[in-house]
This record gives sequence, C-alpha cells and structure tokens, in this order.
Amino acid sequence: MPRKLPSLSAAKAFEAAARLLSFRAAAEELSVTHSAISHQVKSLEAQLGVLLFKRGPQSVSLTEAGRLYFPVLRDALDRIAEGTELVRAMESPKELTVQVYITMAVNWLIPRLYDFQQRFPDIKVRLETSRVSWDFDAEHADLGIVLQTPSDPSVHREVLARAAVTPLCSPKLLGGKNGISRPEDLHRFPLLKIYTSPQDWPTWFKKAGVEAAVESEAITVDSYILAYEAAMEGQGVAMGLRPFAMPDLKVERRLVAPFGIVAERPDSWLLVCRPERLDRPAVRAFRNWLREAAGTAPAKVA
DNA sequence: TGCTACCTAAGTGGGATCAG
DNA sequence: CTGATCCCACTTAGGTAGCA
Repeated sequence: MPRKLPSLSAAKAFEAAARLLSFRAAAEELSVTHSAISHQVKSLEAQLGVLLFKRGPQSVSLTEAGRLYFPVLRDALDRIAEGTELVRAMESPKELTVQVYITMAVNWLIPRLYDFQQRFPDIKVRLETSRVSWDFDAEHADLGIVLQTPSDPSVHREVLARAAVTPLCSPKLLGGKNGISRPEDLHRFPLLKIYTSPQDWPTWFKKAGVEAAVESEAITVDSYILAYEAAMEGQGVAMGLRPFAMPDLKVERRLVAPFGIVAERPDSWLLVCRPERLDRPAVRAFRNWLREAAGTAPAKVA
C-alpha cells in the first residue's frame, strides 16, 4: 500500500514555520517569499484536513495538531538530511577539501602533503587558504584547521595544539653593540604586528618580564607569512606562531628565534569538521594522518 | 505579518508518430 | 510489438500586488 505523504516542499515549509513561529522568517530561511510558505502550509492543511497554525493579526502559533505534527516532521527531515549526506559522501569518497591559514599551509602542511599523497595516492586533496581569520565553511569544505573557535556550534572540533608565539628576526640583527641579545633590545626595532592578533607582542613581553614596546612603532600586516618575509629582509622583528605556522629554522636560514621564551596564546589550533563527514574514508584518513603528523592524541572540544 | 487573486515558468503525463 | 521522441494540455510552485 502506497504511503500517504505530504510533498517535501510542504513539509519543509511547515517545519521551518513551526520552528520559527513565523511565515516570514521561514520564507527567509528557505529563500522563498512568505506567500510560497503560506501556499505550502495551506496545501498541507488541506491535505491533512486539519489546521496546523492559529493565525493571529501579528503572529502565528501552532494548533494542537501542529504541535503534534512538528516534532515528527522535524525528525523525519533530519533523517533525510543525514541520509542525503551519507549518499553524497559515497559519491565522491576520494576527494577532500581542506581549509587552512596560508601561513600554516606554506610552513607546515604543504611540506608534509607529499607524505599524505604517498600513503593515500587515490585521495585528491583540494587545499583552500585564507590570510586572515575566517568562518570555516562547513557546507563547502570537508575539514578545516582554524585558530579560533568556529562560530557554528554544530561543527565537530578537536584540539591539535595550543597556539604560542616567539619572536623571529633576521640573523643580521643579532649581537654586537646595537644588535638584539636581550628582550629589552626589541624596543629599538620595528615590531611587525598581525592586525588580527594584536595581543601577540604584549603577551610575549609579559612572559619575558619586560615592559611592552610602544604601539606606535609597530608595523602591521595581515598575515604571519608577510611578517616573516619582512623580517627576513631585516625590516623588523616578526612574531612566530607555533607550532603549525612556524618556518623551519633549520632550513630557512634567513630567520632565527633569538630567545627561548615562548608565550602561550589563549586560543588553540583546532581541527574542525561536520560530524556527519567524520566517517567519510578520505576525511578519516586525513584526520588520522594529520594527528600523527602533528604528534597529538585526539582531544575533542565540548 | 499573513491572506488572496492573478500571473508566469517549469515540470509532468498522455497521446501520436516513427524506427527497429 | 516495443521503445524512443516529440508535442501539447494540464498541474504545480512560486512571485507580485493589493488588502486586512
């Protein structure tokens, strides 16, 4: 016997309107006009032969039938969404879109990606980068490595490492009468600041037990990688971001870390991912590889 | 803020036709 | 006879405008 089901459009319209208790808000969420929501709800009520909403002059509320029907449809739509995501994941199990900061990509991820490709040659990695902070695009990307807590609470997060900073400069600036040998000496050099991380220098000076440098003397750039480039040219002292955004100082001889003083930042490097994608083979492979390469045990953030 | 009338565009289904 | 294709009428979804 065939199932007697409402149309998916009507179910979506009713679920959104019931959840938001507003036809207009539901219309905005579903990218249609409020008229379309009204049509859909009305057709659903006609099909059921019962009113689902009490229409007031300025608002709507659920009838008893509406209150009964709402959780049923909500759960059903959730299950459809989960199932759809599973099938979609099966369709392209070998592709992986990863979002990371450009400094992390250049200094840490790209030098190690060869190892991942050697181990998983059939997984195609698409790397997307950003110079400054961004909201992880959970719809578009499979995985992300971010410094801040992502705004979307439905995203799975796990800590890779606590972020920390330490100064980096050209070896040309070291030693001698006018060179850098103590933390106080930094006050005589331009300090390269990242405008999204203004607390790096004050945090580090506090850790070093030295009065912070005058702000007006700082040069500001929009990414750590630009600061490193400027520091290599001897144009100032950059703040190195550990652990994933640091240049390899054994290879990159144009930069040195003059002090062993490392100051922890309040944030951490997080691996973020939509929960329903965690079981995708490519996501699982990349996540395990990343944790191994980062040398961390999984630690989920609540 | 929601309802209704009216309109348009896109989708659907059934019949006609044709080729293998 | 069967399957593919085309055409056309009908249905459906959603938009605009006006109203309560």
